[in-house]
Amino acid sequence: MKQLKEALDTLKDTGVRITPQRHAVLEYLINSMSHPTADEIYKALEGKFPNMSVATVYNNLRVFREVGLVKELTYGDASARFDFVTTHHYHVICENCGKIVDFHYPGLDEVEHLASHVTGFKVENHRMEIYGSCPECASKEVH
Amino acid sequence: MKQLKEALDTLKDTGVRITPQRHAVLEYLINSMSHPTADEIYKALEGKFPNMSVATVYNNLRVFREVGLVKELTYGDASARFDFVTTHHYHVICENCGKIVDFHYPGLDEVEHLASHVTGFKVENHRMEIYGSCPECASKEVH
DNA sequence: TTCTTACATTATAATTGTTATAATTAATTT
DNA sequence: AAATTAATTATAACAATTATAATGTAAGAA
Repeated sequence: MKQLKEALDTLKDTGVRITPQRHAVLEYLINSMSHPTADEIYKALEGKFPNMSVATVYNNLRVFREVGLVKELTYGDASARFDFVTTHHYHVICENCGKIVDFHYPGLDEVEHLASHVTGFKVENHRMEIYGSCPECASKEVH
Repeated sequence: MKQLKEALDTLKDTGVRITPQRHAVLEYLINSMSHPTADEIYKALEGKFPNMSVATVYNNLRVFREVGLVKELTYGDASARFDFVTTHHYHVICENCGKIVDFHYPGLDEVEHLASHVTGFKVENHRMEIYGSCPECASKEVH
């Protein structure tokens, strides 16, 4: 609940209106510990907001991203997934069922420094994903 | 040239037919040191193969990916980019102009091990991208 | 070689995720 | 409350990719 309150404060501070739809999308993102797609959010809120447009979901996710509340994750060819930003973390992804698990790892700043040094880029950030099979899928695989 | 030859051998070994189109796509991927999109490849080979279909490009890129010759890179919302696999490396990407520079970093196996340990996943591989501004774009930015 | 079968390519249509547009509605400022 | 600004809706457009069906091509069997 604290997260939601803080997020709403962030919106207020940046002059973004807090509409019922935005509230609902944010709340869903925070509560669902998964990393939903825009369509999943849309479908999940269909009950509460029968008239809400998909465009609204996309629009608001973009707004949240611009404000820094939400990260857009784009894997493979499927649709983008959205992650409420808490602390910096990485994702471990099951190539079989698509499950995404958060994973913390401290020391990758060094990589940024080295990359900056080698390429001359002004490095801002990085992302990393680890791929494999989740325990459930791994146990089902043929050996 | 050696790379192309080896790639063709790989195709032969895996029973994939080497058609003129496949040869051309592979050659283009290897020679262009960039990371072209399917459409760029399509347009680049238009001269040589006026009748080639976009589907052929996509089909063959998929075949190459399945055989392990090519990696598909999917960033943001733009179109996928394709990278001929040589040695394992990471990408440094300019958020302004989209330029992609290769970058080597040895010690990220440890991350895989830790991830596996913490999440119980059977980890297969990982990817990492570093984002920032390339020297050219950085120098143009307002300070 | 010719026949047969399996695979590739082509052209086109369909699909999917996302964005743009215009009209309507709601919220904030004056 | 009136005026202004922003948000939502419904719909159309778009772009990247994939599926489909027809045609073409190559490799192995007869």
